[in-house]
Amino acid sequence: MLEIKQEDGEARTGVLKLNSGKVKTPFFMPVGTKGGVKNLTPEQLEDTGTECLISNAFILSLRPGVKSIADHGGLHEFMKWKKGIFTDSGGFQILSKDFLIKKSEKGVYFKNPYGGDKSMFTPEDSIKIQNLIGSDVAMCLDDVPHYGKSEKYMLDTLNRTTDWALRCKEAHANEKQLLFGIGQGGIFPELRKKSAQQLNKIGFDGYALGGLCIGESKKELFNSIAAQVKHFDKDKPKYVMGMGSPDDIVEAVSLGADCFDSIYPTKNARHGSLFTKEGTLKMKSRKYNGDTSPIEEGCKCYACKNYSKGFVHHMLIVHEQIGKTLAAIHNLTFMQNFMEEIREAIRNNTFDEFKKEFLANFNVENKVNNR
RNA sequence: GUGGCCGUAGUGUAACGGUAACAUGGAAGCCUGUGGAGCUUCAGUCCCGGGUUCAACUCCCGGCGGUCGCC
Repeated sequence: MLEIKQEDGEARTGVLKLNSGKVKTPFFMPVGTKGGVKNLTPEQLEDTGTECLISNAFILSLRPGVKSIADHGGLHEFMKWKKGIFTDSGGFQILSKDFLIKKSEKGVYFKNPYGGDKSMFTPEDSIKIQNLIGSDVAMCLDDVPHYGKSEKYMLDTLNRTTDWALRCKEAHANEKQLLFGIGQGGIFPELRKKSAQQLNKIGFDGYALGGLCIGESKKELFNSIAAQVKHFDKDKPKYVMGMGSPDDIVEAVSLGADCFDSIYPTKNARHGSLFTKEGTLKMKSRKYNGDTSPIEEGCKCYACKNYSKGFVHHMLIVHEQIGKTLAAIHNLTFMQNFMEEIREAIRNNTFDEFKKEFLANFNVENKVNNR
């Protein structure tokens, strides 16, 4: 459960108590869909300052299978991660053409991309799987709409998400595990509000804002968050799913969000985009060939303490594994350090200044959805 | 020595009597509840010399280089 220790405007900092330990909020979770955060060992991940990660129960249930994980004593033991674990429900895979065949009130009819066989996946299935593999936080199965659809379509997915959320709550049977509901509503403020009110009535341990960061403009994104956050129970954690760009996170925290997850830092790392206070460095660029300075001066991560830009550049160019590993270590350390600075600014009641200074320095000129 | 085939971006390959394309490599950018190097954009090419033709990377001759076979 969430213990709020300090507030600064809408932003707040505190501690989220999970079965496997405490997590300081606001926090960022790296994504380990298949049980591992790409290119990192659990020790390396812990060294980045990560206190919680998110895996995907649905995908793990396809391979290696729930029994395999249960036989190991649960997901924590299986992947050798002692700290917090959220599990995603499979809802996001509705957006993927590789999985979805069709949706109905009952659930999702999907194709298993590993074998090609087809089956039905219900809210009850998702909760049962998450209960069995024993993550700290289970997510409800939600009906994630594509960006750009009509308000009518958004309303339908919202109602179905609420219906499924109720079924998830009824199916949930693991006392050690928290259950979060997921709000939808697309970019329509009234729908965001409606969704929040419906979920609130059911009652969850935490609330997520779903269906965001999938193509909408920044204005639409933050309007949607603002419209929904305030209608969830204030004492419960608020989780913006899929958000991982530092400039987005600092905005969302100022609107009251406590929790984030995204592939953004790790995927950018693999592709050579490394985070610094001044913005993103394209580490594969030829200009870093021969550069003996670290990725970011003053950074305490393993990559910056031991290696030069020139080395990381070269490792990425020649596709050596260590290049991706060092890049991921740096980006995740940057993220966790950034989250700590956010928490500290809230504790000091200087969050607004922190946000302004951060956004002024972090170069976002080249980003597509900047407006 | 001789006969066949072949010489097109850095590399590997297309097409065509009307000034050229694909892959890869190169350069820049993108990535938000992860499809393990994905997507977008850009740069870059007709072995040399003659001839035929309005027009030759394309057809003909010679040279040079490669490759396979034969002596």
